Amino acid sequence: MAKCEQCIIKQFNSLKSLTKSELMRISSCKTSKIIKKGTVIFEEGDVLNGVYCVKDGICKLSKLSENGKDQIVKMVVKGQLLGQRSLISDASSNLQATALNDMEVCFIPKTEIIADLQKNPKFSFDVLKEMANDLKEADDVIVNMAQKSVRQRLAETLMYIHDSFGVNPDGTLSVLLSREDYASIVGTATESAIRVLSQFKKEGLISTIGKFIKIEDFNGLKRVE
Amino acid sequence: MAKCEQCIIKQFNSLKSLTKSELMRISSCKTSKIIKKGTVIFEEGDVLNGVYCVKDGICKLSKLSENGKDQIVKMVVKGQLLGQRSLISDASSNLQATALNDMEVCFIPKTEIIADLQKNPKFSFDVLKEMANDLKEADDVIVNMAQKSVRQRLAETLMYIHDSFGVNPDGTLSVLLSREDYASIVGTATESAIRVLSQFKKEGLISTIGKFIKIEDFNGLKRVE
DNA sequence: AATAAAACATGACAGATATCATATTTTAAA
DNA sequence: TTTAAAATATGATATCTGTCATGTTTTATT
Repeated sequence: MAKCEQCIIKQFNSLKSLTKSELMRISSCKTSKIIKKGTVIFEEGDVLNGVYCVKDGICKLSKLSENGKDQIVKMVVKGQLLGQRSLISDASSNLQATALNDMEVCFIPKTEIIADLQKNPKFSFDVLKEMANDLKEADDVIVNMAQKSVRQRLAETLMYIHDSFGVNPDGTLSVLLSREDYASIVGTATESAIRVLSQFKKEGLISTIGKFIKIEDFNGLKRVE
Repeated sequence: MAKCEQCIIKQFNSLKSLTKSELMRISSCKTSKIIKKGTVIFEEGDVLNGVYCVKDGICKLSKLSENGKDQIVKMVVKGQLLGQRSLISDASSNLQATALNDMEVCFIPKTEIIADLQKNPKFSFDVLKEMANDLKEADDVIVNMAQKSVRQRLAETLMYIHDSFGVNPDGTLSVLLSREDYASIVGTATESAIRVLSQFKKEGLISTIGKFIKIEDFNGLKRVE
């Protein structure tokens, strides 16, 4: 089994601030898991007793609205930690995590890492930084949701995915989402998301290769109103 | 000048986790300020070199959208800290803070408190907790913005203000906001906010005493669709 | 390969909300 | 007090978006 100390993934998240001995201890009690596309990793209300370090794949964090629709709040990709809040609070999760493609994750029990959060100030400061950044991003999402049209939000979502999660060799977005997922990110009806994406295609802003989306006119997307 | 060690306000925020000596040091370099209603405390892009401990009053944290409208992201009241993120990151503020009524605050320079964040794990864990909670609240706001009607959002805003910030002796909401502010919280046009509030009044869900709003039918507001 | 199921697509229509216009009322300033 | 400015209010209208209906295409399963 791979060792945390040598794992490249840890460079991308706050685990990098742990000392070698801390990493070794964690390594010895972590569990590697393969999670199949579509699997619910944890649900709203679940009490998490640890964090997941995402080695590969991507998942969505969503919350069920009272109207029965799912709202995607954030996406977590390779390199990031999933379920950070469980380290800080004993409260149950307010979000559901679902794998968007096949994932490889390491689960680190809370009991093993919580002490490091208390003792290693570099580590806790790092977690603090990530959380502050999440909060900043959440503020932006709030403003977008409140002030922009579905068309604008969808355009921005495409650009966000492009910039944050990268593209395949052929230029298509590496993250493959259903129209329903797009609707669920943007906070609109699935039909509306489909309509807008069709429109973008007609306007030459995007193209599709199979199920993949390729941004053809980045500046055009920026100018969408 | 009042001393931090004896200040009751600190009980309500993470400063309570500082030791007596830490508090005494901070106390000696803090600055008390009176901020008049309407004053912009800091703007988007400003680099904050400290945090404000709110001793009295309330302010709004807002962000300017590209369409020129302000979106209120959060409100900060007596007891809370303002500008926490400046302690964690050197980046400029992504939000603007504006006093909604006359405020009394203490400004604590970053230089004085940053060391405590690194050395006192209880304190940093406490800041972490507050930030985790802010993040959770932000998630809820995102879902509400994305999935609920203006009517529902406004009803929830009224209940939120009632529950979080309390009422005056006559039962009216203690926080006095303009219709424009309500619109800016809910993310709608000022006219729409006015219309919905008028409607709530007609329906007997709320009443007004002068400029103050009183919730008359809490369950009715809950049931708003 | 045949079939069922899921995902995608598009039209028609209704309802919600923004915008613009115009009063009215309240607050602030001279 | 008078006047100007800001906040509140309401109507008319256009636009955006959701919902329902229906059809097509793609994917999965037997």
